[in-house]
Amino acid sequence: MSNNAKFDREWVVDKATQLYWEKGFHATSMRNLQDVIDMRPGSIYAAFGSKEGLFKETLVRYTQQGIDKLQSCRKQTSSPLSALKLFMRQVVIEAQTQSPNGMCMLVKTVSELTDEQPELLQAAKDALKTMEAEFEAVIVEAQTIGEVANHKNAKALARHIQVQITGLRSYARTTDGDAPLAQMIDEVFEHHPFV
Amino acid sequence: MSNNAKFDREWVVDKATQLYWEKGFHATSMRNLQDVIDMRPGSIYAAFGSKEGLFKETLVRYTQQGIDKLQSCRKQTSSPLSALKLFMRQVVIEAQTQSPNGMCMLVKTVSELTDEQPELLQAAKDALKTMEAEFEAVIVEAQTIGEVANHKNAKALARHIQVQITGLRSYARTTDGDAPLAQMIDEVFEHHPFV
DNA sequence: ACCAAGCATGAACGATCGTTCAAGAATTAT
DNA sequence: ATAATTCTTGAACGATCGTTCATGCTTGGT
Repeated sequence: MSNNAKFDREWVVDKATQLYWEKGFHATSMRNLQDVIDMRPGSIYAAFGSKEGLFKETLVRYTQQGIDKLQSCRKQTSSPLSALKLFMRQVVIEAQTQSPNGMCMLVKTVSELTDEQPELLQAAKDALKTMEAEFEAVIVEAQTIGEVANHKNAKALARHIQVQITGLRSYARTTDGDAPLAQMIDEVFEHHPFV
Repeated sequence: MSNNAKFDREWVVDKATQLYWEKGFHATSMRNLQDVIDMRPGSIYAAFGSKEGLFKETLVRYTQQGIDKLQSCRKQTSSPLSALKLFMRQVVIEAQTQSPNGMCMLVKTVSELTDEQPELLQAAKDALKTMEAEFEAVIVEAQTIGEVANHKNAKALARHIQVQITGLRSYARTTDGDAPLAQMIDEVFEHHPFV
């Protein structure tokens, strides 16, 4: 491990993700990034092209980690709905203290950016659609084992989950731990449209 | 109306609100603001102290306008729940096309800022609590006229409304008009915990 | 051992950032 | 009419922004 080995792209993107996630696109400066990923400007631009290029790569990585996390939840239980609830607990409750920012990085990005960064904005929107499709797949699974009625619209339920997660994560961030998050998550599954 | 009349503070804060709301705190530069509010730096700093000072004043104004909007909805119908639904339609659906940004400015602010702007962050959180209290007051009204059962927890219902609005506004922004927002709003009121 | 190719370096660039302040114009008080 | 006060102006400041590129080091092939 010499002083000048080729940089570890995964590690770098990971660190960049954490910083971008915490501070957002605009408030994160290239000098901030240089510090946390321990690279000089020339190397960063050779590898990622621009501040936007690096950000885009963090969005991809963040999304893949989200998918992995959901799959990990899915493998911990035979109940697809329990997996969904476990996932919600992780991103809504645990993420408040263990993540760079309690909010979903994709939602934060869609919230922050305007048409001045059209590619990044679209990339974040697409990634959110991807996550919603993952939810839908889990819900379809729940239908095949009879955990959710077959006549329910899986797409609509996935959309519902997406809205609830987004709403709850934002709410958690505004209330500094005062909200009964676990109970609020339970209520999502106790009532229509799931039962 | 001479060239040098004292500036119209309300008009100025209004314009600043629109710009901050659209672009966020960090992406809005003082020069952007100078252009839209037609004031020179010296005047702005004499009147508002700093970029943060002006932003804080826009938060206050934005919140008051939100309260006014809810009261306006309340006066258009004898049903408190219908008023709430009308308010939701306005901020979730109409705001997508008619506002500087479909998201709630307060949520956007809480999402964007970190502890580097503690006062602004807290101000936005406080304003969201204020809005939630307004929702609660409407729900209590609904209980007094028997539109909502008395044994329901008005605070919990207000919290629920807050989460739904936040989730739906974010979702609307990510989907570019593809989501059945009106139907999703209806569902909030058709199912538990309101019925 | 040497060369060629690939990679990292960091000083420097022009642009823009938030902010200040000396100076002048407009208004109010006398 | 004049003085005192209030408000506006915009050039300028140091700091920082995203980005570039000439230079030198490291690595793999022979």
